[in-house]
Amino acid sequence: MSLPFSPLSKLYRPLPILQLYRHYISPSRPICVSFRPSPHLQASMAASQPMAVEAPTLAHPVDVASHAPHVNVSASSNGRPNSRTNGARKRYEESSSEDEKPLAKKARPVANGNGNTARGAAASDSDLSEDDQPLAKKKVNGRTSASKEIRDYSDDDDVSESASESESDEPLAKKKPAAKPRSSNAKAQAKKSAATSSSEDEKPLAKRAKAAPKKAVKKEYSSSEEDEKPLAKKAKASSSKVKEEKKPVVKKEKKVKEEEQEEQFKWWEQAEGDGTVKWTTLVHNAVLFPPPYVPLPKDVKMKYDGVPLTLPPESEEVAGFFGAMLGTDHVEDKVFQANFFRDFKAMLEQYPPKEGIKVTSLEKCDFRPMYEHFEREREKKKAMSKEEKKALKDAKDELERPYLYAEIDGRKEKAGNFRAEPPGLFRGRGEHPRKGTLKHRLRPEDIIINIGKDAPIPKPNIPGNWKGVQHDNTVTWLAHWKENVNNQAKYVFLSAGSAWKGQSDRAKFEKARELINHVDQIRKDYTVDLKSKITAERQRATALYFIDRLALRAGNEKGEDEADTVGCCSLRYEHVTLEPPNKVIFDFLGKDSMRFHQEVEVDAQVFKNIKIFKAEPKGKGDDLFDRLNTTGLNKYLNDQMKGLSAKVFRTYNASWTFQQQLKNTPKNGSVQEKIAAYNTANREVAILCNHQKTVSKGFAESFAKMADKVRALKYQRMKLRYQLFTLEPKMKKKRADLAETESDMDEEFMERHEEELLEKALEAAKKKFERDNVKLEESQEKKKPKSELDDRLKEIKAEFKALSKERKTKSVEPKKGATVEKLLEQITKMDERIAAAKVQMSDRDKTKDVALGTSKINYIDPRITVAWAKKYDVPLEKLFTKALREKFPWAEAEADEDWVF
DNA sequence: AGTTCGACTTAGCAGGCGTGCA
DNA sequence: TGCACGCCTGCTAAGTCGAACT
Repeated sequence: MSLPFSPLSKLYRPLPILQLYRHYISPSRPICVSFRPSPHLQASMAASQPMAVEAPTLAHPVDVASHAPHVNVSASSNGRPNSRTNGARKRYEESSSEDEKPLAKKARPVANGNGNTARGAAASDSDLSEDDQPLAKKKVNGRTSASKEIRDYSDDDDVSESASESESDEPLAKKKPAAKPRSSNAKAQAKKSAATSSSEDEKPLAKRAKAAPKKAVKKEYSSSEEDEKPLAKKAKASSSKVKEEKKPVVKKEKKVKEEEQEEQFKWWEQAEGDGTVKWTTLVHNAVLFPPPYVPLPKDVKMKYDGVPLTLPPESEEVAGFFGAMLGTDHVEDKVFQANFFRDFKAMLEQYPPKEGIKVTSLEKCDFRPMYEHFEREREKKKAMSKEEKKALKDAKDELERPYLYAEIDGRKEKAGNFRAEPPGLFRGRGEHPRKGTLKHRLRPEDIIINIGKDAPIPKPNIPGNWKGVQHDNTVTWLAHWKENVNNQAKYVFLSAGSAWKGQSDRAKFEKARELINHVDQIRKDYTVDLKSKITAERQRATALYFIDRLALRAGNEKGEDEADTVGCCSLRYEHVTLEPPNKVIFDFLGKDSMRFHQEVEVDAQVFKNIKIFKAEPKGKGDDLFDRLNTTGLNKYLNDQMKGLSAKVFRTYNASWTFQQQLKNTPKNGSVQEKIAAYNTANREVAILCNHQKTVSKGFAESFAKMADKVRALKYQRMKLRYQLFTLEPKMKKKRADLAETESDMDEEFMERHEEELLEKALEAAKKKFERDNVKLEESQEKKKPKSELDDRLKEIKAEFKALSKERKTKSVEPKKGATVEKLLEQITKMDERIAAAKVQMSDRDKTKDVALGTSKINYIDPRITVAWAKKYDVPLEKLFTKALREKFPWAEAEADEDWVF
């Protein structure tokens, strides 16, 4: 939408980032009806956009094989298991080249239709007999031909034909038909029909009533039995037992402290249950609904074709959602616009403007009056006095208080996301086909709550009745609903610090630690399987190699109605490129549409395999691992080790890498230096897991500022050198190293710098003069005459003139008392400052697009941090935020300084 | 066996807030 | 003392994975 003259085009003027419109603007305003969207709103979605795949820009080759997390994590930063392309990353955003590059996915069905016969016929068996030959026309005709298409590798390394052989080489049964229209069609259809069957709402509990209670009852029995012989199982978990025995000493002191603060439930000291029954009593207030929509003041109206529209609250609210987003990228996004406008029009259909104007073009919509209103409101809010702000916050706290905690088996536990999600426009990430779609306002009738049988059923804070009330004690959620945009389930759970979350978190890390004992065998196995004659095995081994070495995610299949992102099993032909002799270039969009772009050197066999998996007749849009899916992979892993799945490798490798990296901590360093080492280790892990963040807006500027600071230091150093040489010309030869000019000290910078210094000096002198006079006045003395200041300013200017002269003559009059020794010392100090500033700079640069938090929260066993903190005597609060400490109390209790992952 | 569902973990974004610096 | 800036937190989207359903 680029109509330079349309009202909407005004939106595109750069606008300050705005705070998202919140729905709490004024709780005291009158209540207004909440709307219920018409069913047809949910209907058809705009066709998904084709997507362009950026051409890979490669950087930083990495030898994965030798730096894989488990192989060695060397002390040097080169030892990172992998490294990322600098700058090139970023979530994939709509690209203008879109049209030229058809959506891979989309292309598939077409390729499918055509490709079937063509490929099948073209690829004769004799085509393939070499190692580098492809698997024969795999998955060509989908199911029917599948078993016939299978080819085995007839000897260790080489692929050759033996079509008749191998029952065992069945492809994954289903094997998406050829270039696959994907199962998602069916899925989408099913979803659609489900959505249209409105009766769903009316008989909400039918299913649940059947399933849940039964489960619950069963579980309840087993739980009571469990209680009687609680330790039977425990005994098996010997390791944890040993730990428990050791502990009491350490704990006693701690206990006192903790109990003072608040009686905390120390679940990690309790016997473990069997994990199926989660609670016996459960009391809570479910969700807090946001206040109803408050119509805008009468004079705030969006315009259509220049005419102000008087909208009913229902449609005004939707207009406001868009209006509040002016200035963001979303507003300029075509898909976002289309989805929004479709839903907005539908809303207008039902709640038309008073003026009777038919809204047919988004370009004619001008939401700026709304935007400006929100801006004003925001300013007002900001300008409120402390008391007003506090009053507002108190009111909010009061409102939320009943929802903050749940009571579980008599214990108080903090609830997590108890606020019902307010309505708004769906902000899907990357190229999500539904971004911009209206997310409806939730009513009690949308929400199912899960609560104890004897617990009072909470009353919603807005009129209405819960969609359902169930008592399933095998699950941990308090409330749940389906959102309308993607028809996905949303849950209210307890907070991260709760026993439930803590227990499963700990179990996760224990599982990852268990992998330590199996990983050697697993690696051996997959290394052998890389040469397997059975394609499926070879693919599985290769995939596992990537999951293990590159920390790729499993990569489930995705539907057409989601952003096109992939993980290991769903990698497609175009996502990996081979560069002989042994380099593989990955370039794809992973979770959250974050780009994964790496060049890695792989084992020769892996390289060979990829070549085979990519061979004709495969092409763009085809699965790289056509005989593999996550279910199969995880089944295999589970056979290797109970409870093992692909994601465990990420946890294991992250924690393991972290622990290895921490060995670089300087034993005698300052706390700061130690923390720096800690953060470096953290960063390595974040890079391993490809955790990214957008570079902050002001980064370029602030980085340039830093660079200037470094240069200013160099400038000072230069002056010191000149003094030195003026004082003792012999030094020029003696210390030839000091005769060299500082790097990036060009004339232009120096001039600018000197001017800035002058400016500052003048300013400072003026201020000082004023201050002095104020003081004099206070003490009732005579003020200094203005002429004194003028003299001073002249003096300063003269001094600064000398600067440029000094620069040109490269000679500086030594300061009073200067000696060669003193100057040399000063220069050394300056060198240190420069070096430190440079380190800081490169650090900032390296970290600008790496998100450290995610790995800390989810992947790094917190006990590693606790142990490290104890060992190196670093206060834990410097490593963990309050929230993290609340999340990991068990780690603090459990890990002493000798603890190892 | 394939597909969908359910429950739970993992993820980046954006706004608020505290802090360090000029 | 004000203000930029970076960190923290809340929010909710987007994954994983096993079980249930068809």
